Amino acid sequence: MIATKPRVRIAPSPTGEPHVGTAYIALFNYLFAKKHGGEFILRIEDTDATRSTLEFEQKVLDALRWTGLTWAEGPDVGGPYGPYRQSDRKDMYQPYAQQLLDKGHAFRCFCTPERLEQMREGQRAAGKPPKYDGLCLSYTAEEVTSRMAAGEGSVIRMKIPTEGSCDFHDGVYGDVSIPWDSVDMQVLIKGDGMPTYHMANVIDDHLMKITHVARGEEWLASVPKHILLYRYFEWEQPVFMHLSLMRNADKSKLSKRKNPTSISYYSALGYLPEALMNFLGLFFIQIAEGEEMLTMDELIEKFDPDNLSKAGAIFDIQKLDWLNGRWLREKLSPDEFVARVLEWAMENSRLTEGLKHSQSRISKLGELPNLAGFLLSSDVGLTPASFAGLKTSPAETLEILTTVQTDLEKILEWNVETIDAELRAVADKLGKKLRVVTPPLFVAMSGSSRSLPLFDSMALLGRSVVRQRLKIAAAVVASMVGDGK
RNA sequence: GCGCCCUUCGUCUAUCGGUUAGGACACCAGAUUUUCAUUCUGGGAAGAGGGGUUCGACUCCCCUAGGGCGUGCCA
Repeated sequence: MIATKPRVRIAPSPTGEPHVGTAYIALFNYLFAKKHGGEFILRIEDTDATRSTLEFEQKVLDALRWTGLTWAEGPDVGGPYGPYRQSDRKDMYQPYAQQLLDKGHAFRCFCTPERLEQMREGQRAAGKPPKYDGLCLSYTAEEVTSRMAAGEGSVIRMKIPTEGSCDFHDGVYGDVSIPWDSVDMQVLIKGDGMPTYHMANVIDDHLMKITHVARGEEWLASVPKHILLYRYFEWEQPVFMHLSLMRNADKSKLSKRKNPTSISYYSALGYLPEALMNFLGLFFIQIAEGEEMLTMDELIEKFDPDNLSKAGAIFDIQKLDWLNGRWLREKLSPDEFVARVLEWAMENSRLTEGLKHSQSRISKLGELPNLAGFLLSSDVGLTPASFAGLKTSPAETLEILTTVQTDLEKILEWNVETIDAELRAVADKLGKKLRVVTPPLFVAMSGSSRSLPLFDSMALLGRSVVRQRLKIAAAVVASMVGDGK
């Protein structure tokens, strides 16, 4: 047990769909807090103004709520250390940056992105590690002032020791030693005045009295920068715990290109949050033999953060399916089951909206399952035969599907209008009429050429399900091209 | 390239110097079941390679190989 009550956090960044990796880290923090009677809080890390959106923030919040994890403090519920959204804290970081500047721990850098890119390119070509070359380190105070007065843009970078190494203890990895010369002079305050993750994260964790920082392994190499900041500020540093990343089947970091990674995908397909949490929790519990179906309370009880695997585990959907099936049939009463099914079908109003779109297209209600069932189906059963009736050749169909696949990723806000606009843009780009581009998409989404309005259907299905169906469709059609059919 | 890290069945893992290397998912076979699913029983399936240390290594050390992450005015 830990002497003082720990305070831990999940700090997602709203730059995309809520990721199962976020749920995985959130669950660890939640279990850690509950195990030790501590506090679990939520902070939104939206310092990337160009990629963060309110839509994604809402989705992240919704998804985390869906998991059943509850936070004591956060942008939605408030708390004594707010605001809990970093963009709302923007002004709080300036004095700390100034302090670093004053103490000589940081410096203004006027290098343009173009110069930096050139510099790194040169370093790479010379077989050297890309690293800031320290050009702006040598400016005198007068030079800095005059450059700033002249309106030159600048960022603030932190200074890094040139010798020795940063030795620290990680709660999962044990003793780690990283040489300082492999650490770059990290930008702390960006040109737009926003702090970078490294800066905001350290300041906020300190201000919010976070005692344990548990996050993905991808951050391990950044720990020296963070530790250095704690030292510069003369603050006590939290305990770091880096969790191994979940992997794709090929062992690379779980990514949406290779796997459905969105929490909303799993809820849309009808996984129970209890089962997903159970599945993720198994990575934090060492079960030699015995029951693997565990409730949240049982997960908390068996949680063992001192004995974690450092090797990344492959996200095994088959095991998730097995667990979810057991939850469905063993943990729910028949009445509860029915209630959960209804709740699931109504998620984001997809059933009611689907029915409304069906009204004008049927002569008997019994046609509804075939017509609108694809909105709920976890698998629309695409085969080469599904695409055989199209007027476009397999090669053309494939081109349409893959173009739509990549271009749809560019949409910032996901709704009927933006989908409409993007698909029209794709048609233009391919030099085809919209009515040529859409038929393959009808099939990809619904498994049939007769279905509900495409744009509405895609909006209802959601980005993650659409992405997965396009991927499956592209694979099926690619096999047709390969066969020369 | 450089830095850090990882390596037991296909997958998730147990083992913390002495085990017929155990369990679970998946797979295969059989039984139960009006069908199917469930359930039950059984089966195949693993210590990356090479050196040490030791009476004895999956377990400790070194090297090699393979893999991952990082190397951004992204988080």
